[in-house]
Amino acid sequence: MPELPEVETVRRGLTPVMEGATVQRLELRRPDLRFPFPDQFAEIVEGQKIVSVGRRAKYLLLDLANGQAIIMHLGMSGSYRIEKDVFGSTIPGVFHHEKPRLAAHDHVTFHLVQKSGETARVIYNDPRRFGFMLMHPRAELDEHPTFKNMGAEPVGNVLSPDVLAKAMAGKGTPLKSALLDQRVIAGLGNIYVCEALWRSRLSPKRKAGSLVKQSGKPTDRLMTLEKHIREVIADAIRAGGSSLRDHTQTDGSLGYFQHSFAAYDREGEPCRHEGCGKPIKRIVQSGRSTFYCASCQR
DNA sequence: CCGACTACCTGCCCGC
DNA sequence: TGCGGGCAGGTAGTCG
Repeated sequence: MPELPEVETVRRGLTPVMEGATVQRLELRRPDLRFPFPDQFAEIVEGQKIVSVGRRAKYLLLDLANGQAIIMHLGMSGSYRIEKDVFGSTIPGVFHHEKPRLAAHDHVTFHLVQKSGETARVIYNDPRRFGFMLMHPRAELDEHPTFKNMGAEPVGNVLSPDVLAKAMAGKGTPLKSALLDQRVIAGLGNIYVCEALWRSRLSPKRKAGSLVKQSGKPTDRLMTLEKHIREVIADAIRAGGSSLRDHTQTDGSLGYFQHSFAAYDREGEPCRHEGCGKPIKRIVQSGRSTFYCASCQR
């Protein structure tokens, strides 16, 4: 589910509730998600103030006042839900008659006390449990195995045609696979790779190295691809992320980018490039679906 | 080192 | 209506 735009949307939804709040209690309903929770996880987190809610690639980062960062990944099916005690919540116990509405697969609850004194709960739900939570000192995050070899962010000033050229030079791997590789570029997933390639009219089967000149400089096609990657990510963030099936934003509403997919999940439907209209094909590359137009993507 | 493949887990959708 | 198979946004480990 969640690629960079979805994670960024979640980050923006969580920030007003979590930033500056103190974790009164961290409730873990099972010992693990995809991996075991960190040792002493609840003990270390409880009582800590959340200094900021950040993001790197598809990871959410909670900076704690004690210098630790909680690293959270949503896997394929993870989502967060906010429950806020709006009325008279400065009086503890007022809502004791209301049973917490726990749903299936609610694995983690952050019980928060905000600066205003209001209480809120942030609940992590993940049916498939491919998500995970790790902890690492904030100052050494870049050294963590997860981030050590991670590629450039497609937002901001980090990604550039030169950076992509360097990462793809000499690669015989299909362009599709290269773009999914988080060491090449961080945060792209199956949907936005398909969309960026369609916008760039580039075949997912082309060798990644074919977009780099002998000199190591990016070709014009790679410049175009870099531009479209940035644009498709920016468009999706602006739309509040896409949402397939089970993905919801923290306020429970659906993302709308899904309505504007040009290639992803459109097998058999007409290509939307001006004057094309040929059916979108679905192929499998390294075990995952690729959607593209064989007529205009070369 | 690289690239291909598999495992992890539940839910949904489709065809029979 | 029920059941089995295939598929799903991601990552990490193994194997050649």
